[in-house]
Amino acid sequence: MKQSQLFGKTTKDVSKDETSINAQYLIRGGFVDKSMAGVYTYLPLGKRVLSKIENIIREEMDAIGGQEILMPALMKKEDWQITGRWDIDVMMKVKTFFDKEYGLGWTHEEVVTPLAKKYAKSYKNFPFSLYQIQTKFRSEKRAKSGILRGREFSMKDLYSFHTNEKDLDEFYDQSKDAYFKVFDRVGIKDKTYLTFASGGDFSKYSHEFQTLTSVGEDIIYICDKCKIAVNQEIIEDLKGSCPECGNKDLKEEKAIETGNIFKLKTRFTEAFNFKFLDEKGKENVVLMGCYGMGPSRLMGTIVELSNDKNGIIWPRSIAPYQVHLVSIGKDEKVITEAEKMYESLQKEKIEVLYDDRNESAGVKFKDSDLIGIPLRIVISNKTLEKDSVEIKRRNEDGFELIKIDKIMNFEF
RNA sequence: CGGGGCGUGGCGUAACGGCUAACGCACUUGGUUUGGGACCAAGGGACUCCGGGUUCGAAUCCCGGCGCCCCGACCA
Repeated sequence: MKQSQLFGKTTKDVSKDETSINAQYLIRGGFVDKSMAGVYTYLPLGKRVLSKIENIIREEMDAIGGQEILMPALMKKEDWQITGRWDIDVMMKVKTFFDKEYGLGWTHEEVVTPLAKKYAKSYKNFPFSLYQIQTKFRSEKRAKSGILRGREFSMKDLYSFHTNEKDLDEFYDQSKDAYFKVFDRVGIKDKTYLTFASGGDFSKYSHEFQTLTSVGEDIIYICDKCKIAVNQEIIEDLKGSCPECGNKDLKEEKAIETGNIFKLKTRFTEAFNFKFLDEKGKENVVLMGCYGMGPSRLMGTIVELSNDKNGIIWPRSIAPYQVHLVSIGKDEKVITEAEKMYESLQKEKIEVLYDDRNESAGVKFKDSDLIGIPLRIVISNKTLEKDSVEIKRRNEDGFELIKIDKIMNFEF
């Protein structure tokens, strides 16, 4: 992509109201545009990052047998009434001209349960799991911290269906591993803890995935021995000790919830009377689990964790482009070499953003740091004197010169 | 939803109740520049959030609404 053609632009100034790092850098870098409080447009750069995160999640959900579907965002009022969740404050409701009401999905048990019931009648159909990556709507009383807590946001929600508890437990554990694989691949595994949290109406505990960050909204207590944590909301119930080893020497930290898994058991299957026939032809209630993770919140969290005073430092796996090719000056020789390299990189299927703009070196470097692509290649008169280009990694200080005719041998 | 702060070109800000609402960035045109947010010149762009009120006169004061940010509460 040529940067001169890229929709969206970087900016030096952003409202002083926006105090969170992710809001500052994502807006300044031209990744997102705020439409209203808690509602954002993802511009081309931001959309690329979001899609990459979604694809990583997709791969890991597929790997544990999840099958991707896409459910509606507009949902039947009657189904919400069946589960008693129609009048809940986070629900956004829409009304037609003729006063017919619908709910906007803030979770999808009310769609997925009747759906699963329609297609799975026999024990032979179980277990199975369905997921989607979709926009969720929540009437947050207070949207905050850029894309970390919005009223409309991207969410992966997976639902699993089982004939017995052992099977549910096994899948539940697999999902934990899958979640950590995602956190590993997007570069925040070291800061993410499996966290015991309240189970709501459904079970004793649920598990959250809490990622340490100062903008976090949760307080968690970490057990360094077990590498797990406890959410503040249940620390009293546990008398301040680790639920695994009983250790009382827990470390208090601020964190943000980047995932949540839940054994719903029969909470929704009972409401929708979802039963299966077992080997003996006897009816049993289906057991269910749900597993959520927000790609847009992950994106914001990663920015919060991976930046410096000049801008974002994207991990390779989710960077909008792998290489930022920057030409300095408008000497014909420089332009020609830069164009040539742009074409070669594209031919090699290396994702490259080419800053072909007629801007000063300073502007280009500042923008490059702000956008945060992992690898920068600079071509200028200075480098061409040595038949070279300069290569610099965003997360390192130094740079190296590489001969132009060797560049395609470089490990990108 | 409670508390606090704030609404002025796209963005950041300025303007005592009183001239044609000013400046910087961004944008357009021409020229000079090009290794860390360059320079010169000439331009375009505003019902000062909305509605009402006070006043000879309101961006400025008062009332109401809406919006935005922060803190708190809430958050399967």
